[in-house]
Amino acid sequence: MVKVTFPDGSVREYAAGTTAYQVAESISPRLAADCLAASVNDATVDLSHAIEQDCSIKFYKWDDAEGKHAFWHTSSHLLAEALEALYPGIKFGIGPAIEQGFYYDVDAPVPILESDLPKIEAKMVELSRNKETLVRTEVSKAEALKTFTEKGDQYKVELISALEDGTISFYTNGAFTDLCRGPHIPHTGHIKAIKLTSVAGAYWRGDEKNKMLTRIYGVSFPKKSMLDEYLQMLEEAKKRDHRKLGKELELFTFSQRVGQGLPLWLPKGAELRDRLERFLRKIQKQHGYQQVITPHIGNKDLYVTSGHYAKYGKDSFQPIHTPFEGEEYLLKPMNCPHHCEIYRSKPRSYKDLPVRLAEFGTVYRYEQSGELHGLTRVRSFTQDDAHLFVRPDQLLEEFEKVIDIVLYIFKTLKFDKYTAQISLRDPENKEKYIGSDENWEKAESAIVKACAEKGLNTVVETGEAAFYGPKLDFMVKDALGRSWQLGTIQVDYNLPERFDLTYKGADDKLHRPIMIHRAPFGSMERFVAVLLEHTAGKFPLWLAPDQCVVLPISEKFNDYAEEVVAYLNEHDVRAQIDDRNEKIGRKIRDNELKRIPYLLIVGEKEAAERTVSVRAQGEGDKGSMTLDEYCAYMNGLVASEIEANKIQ
RNA sequence: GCCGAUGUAGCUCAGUUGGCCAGAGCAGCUGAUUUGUAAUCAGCUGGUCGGGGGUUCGAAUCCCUCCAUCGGCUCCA
Repeated sequence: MVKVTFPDGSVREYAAGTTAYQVAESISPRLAADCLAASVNDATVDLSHAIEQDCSIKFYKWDDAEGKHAFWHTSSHLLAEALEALYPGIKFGIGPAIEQGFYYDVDAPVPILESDLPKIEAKMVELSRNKETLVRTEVSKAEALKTFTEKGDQYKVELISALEDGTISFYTNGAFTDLCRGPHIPHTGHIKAIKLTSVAGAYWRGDEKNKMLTRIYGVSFPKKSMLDEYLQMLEEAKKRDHRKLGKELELFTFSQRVGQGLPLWLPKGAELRDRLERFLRKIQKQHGYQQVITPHIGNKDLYVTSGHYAKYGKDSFQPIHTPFEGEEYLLKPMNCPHHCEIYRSKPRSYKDLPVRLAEFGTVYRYEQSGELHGLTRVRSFTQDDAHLFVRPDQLLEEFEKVIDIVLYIFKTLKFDKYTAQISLRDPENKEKYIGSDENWEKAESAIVKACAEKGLNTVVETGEAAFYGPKLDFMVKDALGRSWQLGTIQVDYNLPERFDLTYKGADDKLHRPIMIHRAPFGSMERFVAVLLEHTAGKFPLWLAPDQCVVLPISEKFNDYAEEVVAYLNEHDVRAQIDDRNEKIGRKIRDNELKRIPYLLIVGEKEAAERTVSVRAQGEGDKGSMTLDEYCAYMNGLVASEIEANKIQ
């Protein structure tokens, strides 16, 4: 007999060899029917897993991440089974579960197009009706290699070659057998609703030197209604795509003639951006930052010194030639080297530090054409950049103060679902980075410590560091669930060495400052994009380009409406007039669609009483107010939006 | 850059198997209307059908090529 401990602490005894499924069944038939996978001593396993020793057990259902994962993983095997049935001779790469669904990479004898997806989907549904059991078999490496060599599946052979003997397992559903670690759900009958979403190219093993396979993406659910909900959610998300909203709200545009990835900011977009810049500039001033301005080009030697040229030169830097032979400049791809030179412009004392240099610096990077994406990935963008030059004893405190600024911005703009990612270097690939081991260790531990002291919930990613130092990145998701990096804070011991930056210490000796690179927004472009999707274009009052629009009932009241607009603008309320010859219903509709926060309707009654009839976006009529009342109301709202979360 | 799809008026989209001067709604302009909380009516303007090349008696429609956009991959200082 073996003792099995449940999450609630209770213990039951079973005969050795009892499966996880039978354990579930012993508790309730309902649980057995609903559960998809289990964990035994914290390792996720199939429900067919036989329990041989005392252990703790948990059951995973659809609502658990582990349950969904197993469900989608099995779905990818079902996809593979369908593909093999439809395309004999097809070869398989990998087919994992992902955050929202699953995919399988295949090398098909004939191209698989988007128009083929319904056919494949139908086959999957047909096969799922057979409720095929997922059968696990442990195999030796030799056996595994033999199976897939005979099948002619070179990708699987390659994968198996890298595995250790004794750890290899196969899973079979119907006529399809796959190399797979598992776990899987008990049978394919659970998969009731399937949608293959897209087909795309993907390099084998993610390396662009390798062959490009066809990746088929899909998502599946245990109930049809869940799929409908999911598709509905996708539709909603599309409505708040920043590219669509940017066009509708006239914030920015692109021109083929100007060039790809080069955004043109329209008047309203420029105003929005300017307001964000002023907001951050004010916070930075409070935190002792000094604003600087540097040119948009720099001598090539500057970037050779910084190391950027060696790292990125051939892919992205194109020299600008002057009339003089051999003289080369580059469009500025980052601001740090310029700021280093500002630091060097005079001798620094330990008493001067920290020196905090800030600039809304526009930079240019030749991103590969296929990477460009709305405002989130462009070739010219403005970083809300700053470089802090600090003494070693100031590093931690300064780093934490930068975290404060980032969190203050997120709080003010109500980004409550962000993740903080600590990006460290990959110890296996040290040649990708510059600088000494000692400095890297110091920099990495400073970030880890600062996050711990600030109580940040972080994930650690190795191999994601910048080439000159580790970073702390703040990520938020867009409307379609794609993750974007916004704020970034980086610790750098390397540029100070490369630029020979020094300060005179109290001991009268020269010391090296440490640099902190930071951009709380990341870039103005990306931040505006994410903000647009986050708010669906309904900006907080303090940011909205137009806070209100005055709507005269008819042309007879245009004069009064003009007066109101002038009065509001004088009292710090941004107002416009809609004096088109249209009915009031029409004006309300159009301005609601433009996400104007407040509409002020004025007619005979208001003109006589010197009032406005206030209508809040999405809320309808709020009754009438005098002009003074309305101004006080608006100014109060704005103050509460920005001041409420004020940091020290 | 790579794989795949797409490209018709400022915007959103129709255009049957290649066949007369290429269509609609919205926007814009003109006129009528003077309006009370999400679309007033009428008329008009506007497109070398992404660019170039080819096949054909004839191309928005078929082929090639370049450009751009979209979904991914790779990349992201």
